[in-house]
Amino acid sequence: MFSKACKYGIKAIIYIATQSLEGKRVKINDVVDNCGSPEAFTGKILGSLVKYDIVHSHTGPNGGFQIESKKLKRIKVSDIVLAIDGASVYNECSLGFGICSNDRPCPMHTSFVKIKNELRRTLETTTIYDLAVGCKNGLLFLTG
Amino acid sequence: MFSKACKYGIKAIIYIATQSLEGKRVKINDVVDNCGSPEAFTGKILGSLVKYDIVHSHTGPNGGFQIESKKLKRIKVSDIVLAIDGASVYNECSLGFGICSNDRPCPMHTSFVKIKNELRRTLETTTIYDLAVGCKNGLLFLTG
DNA sequence: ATAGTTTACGATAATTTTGTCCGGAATTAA
DNA sequence: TTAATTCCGGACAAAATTATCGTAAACTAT
Repeated sequence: MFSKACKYGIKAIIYIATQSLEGKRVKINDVVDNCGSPEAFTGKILGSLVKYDIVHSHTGPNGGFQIESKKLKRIKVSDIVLAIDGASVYNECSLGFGICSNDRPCPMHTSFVKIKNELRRTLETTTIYDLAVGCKNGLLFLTG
Repeated sequence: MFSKACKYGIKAIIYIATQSLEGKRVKINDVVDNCGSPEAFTGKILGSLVKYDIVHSHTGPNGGFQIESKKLKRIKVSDIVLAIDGASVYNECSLGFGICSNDRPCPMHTSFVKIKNELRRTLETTTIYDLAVGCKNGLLFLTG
């Protein structure tokens, strides 16, 4: 479904968000300790999410990653997926054809339109804020 | 969603099925010509689908691949996916955690249970026969 | 038997994805 | 200014996936 890079990215952002709720910046090693992800690789991924303006970074002592509190409710899971994996989850034909549409459907097209729309709707309506609050309340877990 | 290997496998089986409807065996080069897939790789994949008893193969002149007509309505897309990609599409946590359940859900768990169930239902109820007939009738397309 | 056809299979190669390492740049604080 | 901290970015390495090739094995028909 998602690449590993994307999964690491989502987890990292959710963890950073839980800390941003309390106004705290977090360092990369703190992030990966709490998500079970490889440090250097996660750093790269966060780097690209910084460029996509999803998260802020600061170098130096007391530096780290942080998400503006106003943004927490605006960032959707779909934003992260789009930044890392692109739109392929939604757009790409499930059998890999370049041309596949209602007019010229591949054998699986009709079935997958439905599933992909549901997936898109889910990703586009789930905010980082929702997930972070869930984690803080102990209802959702970032490790396993 | 699916690996390339799995996509090639599904396409190949559908094409073989369209020919099996008419009692014809098909050779590997015929398969890939009609699916746009790489020959040697597709051959490997079909080899493993033979072991999973999804398709039959015959060496020698007039050999090739064929699916028993009674089986056409019994083989589901899920059988092919299971044989090649395994159950990960349904089972695996979307964020990659080993432990992720209703009791201890990852942040995305609840959303994805729904989507994965829908996906499973779709794959388990779509038969190769349905897709092959659709292709024969010119309603569904195996290239693009 | 023999020649021709076709899949099976192991070795190998190319590509993509995942992951590491390290020096440099930015920042802070003393 | 200096030293410590932290992210950044490029080179590199490992692993997984995708893909090719050549030979062997199975089969058919003559």
